Amino acid sequence: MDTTATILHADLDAFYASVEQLLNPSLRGKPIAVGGGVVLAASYEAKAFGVRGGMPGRRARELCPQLIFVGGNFKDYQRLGDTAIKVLGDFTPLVERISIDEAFADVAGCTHLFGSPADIAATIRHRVRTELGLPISVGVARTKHLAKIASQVAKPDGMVLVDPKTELEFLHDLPVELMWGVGPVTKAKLTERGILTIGQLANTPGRSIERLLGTAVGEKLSALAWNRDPRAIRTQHRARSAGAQSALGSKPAVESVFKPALLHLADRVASRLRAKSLAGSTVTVRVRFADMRAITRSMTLGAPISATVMLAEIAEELVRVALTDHPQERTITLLAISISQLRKQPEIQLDLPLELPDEKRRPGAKKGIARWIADRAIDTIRDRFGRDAVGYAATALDGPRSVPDGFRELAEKEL
DNA sequence: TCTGGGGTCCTAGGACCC
DNA sequence: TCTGGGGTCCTAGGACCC
Repeated sequence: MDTTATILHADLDAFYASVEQLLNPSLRGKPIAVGGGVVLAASYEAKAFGVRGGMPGRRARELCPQLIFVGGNFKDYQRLGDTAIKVLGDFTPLVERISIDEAFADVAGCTHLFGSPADIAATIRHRVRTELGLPISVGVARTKHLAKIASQVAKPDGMVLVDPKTELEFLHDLPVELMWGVGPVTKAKLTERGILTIGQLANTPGRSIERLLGTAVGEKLSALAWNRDPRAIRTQHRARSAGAQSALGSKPAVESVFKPALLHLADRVASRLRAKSLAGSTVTVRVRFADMRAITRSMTLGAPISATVMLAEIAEELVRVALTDHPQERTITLLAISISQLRKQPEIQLDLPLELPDEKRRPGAKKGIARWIADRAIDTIRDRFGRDAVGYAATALDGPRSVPDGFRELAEKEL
């Protein structure tokens, strides 16, 4: 077994909020939240009041009346996030980025050049601070899981090295929710059994944990609690699905509402697929009702698709099925489209619409070629003049958007 | 004026095949 | 008049992560 701690986990602190405080010095030292209807990020000054990401803006204001809301400078988040992660790349090519503000790196192969992993971590922190003006915390350990936990413990603006000789001592005093894979539901189940720390979890019989949480989760958490984490750094990721969703407020569950909304979502998803020469064959829709319960309906096609209108029509049919199954629901609050079973689809897309299994039911399917050509034309115009230059007339959204498009684009993973 | 948006993985039942 | 057993895919739901 590798006995040296060479895995780094670097995590920018309160990232969006820190960028805002960097760009606007008058915000420094003050409780700020990025977002509006919902808090996308909170500064440490705001976190001290209990403000958290994902929280409704109104709730945040209740907790912290002097909270300052700032609009998001999404281009700057992307730019500064990219620049910070590139600093890791100056030490090793073995960098695994897991979000806009977070990455793993394995520095085993470059210590002869740059010093110990702890030295490298210190240099990274110093460079990000001086060159970008942003705080970043780094965990250094023998495994990814431990490095990730270490960076959380190091926050804000710190560095923690987990000595391979004392890993379990470090791990076992920490609360279970610091483990990767323990969210609110699992934490509640563990708490009910009196299991609050990772050490207590480790010392509970595996069979008992698996009964409580299911086989897969139980096995995974037991392994993590004993620090058996075999995951390697993965520099390449291939997306398995692509999707888009939109919270609607409260809207009647009728076609005149869901049809234009689905066209808009299909447009977002399909144009992203085409930009990467991808197509997918399983279409899933999600419908959320007034009480926040959500249902999904999906369909697997005989051939992958990437045409906007094709995707929109299939999604409409699935939403109709979903609503027919729940006739008592009169109000919908969210619609989502996701497409999976993605495949590379270079130039042969012209053939695809003709192969659709439901062609018989829909004699107009031959329009597929015309649609595909129209999609490509729209993609081209957007490439030159921007996303809003041209689109489907029916997709114009009424009312304010809950989240700016800039944030949507940030959240999109590379396909 | 309740509760964003983009993803991954797991489970369980049923269909279908050999 | 009894009803195997393994494998794979599809569908729906749910937990979790950033």
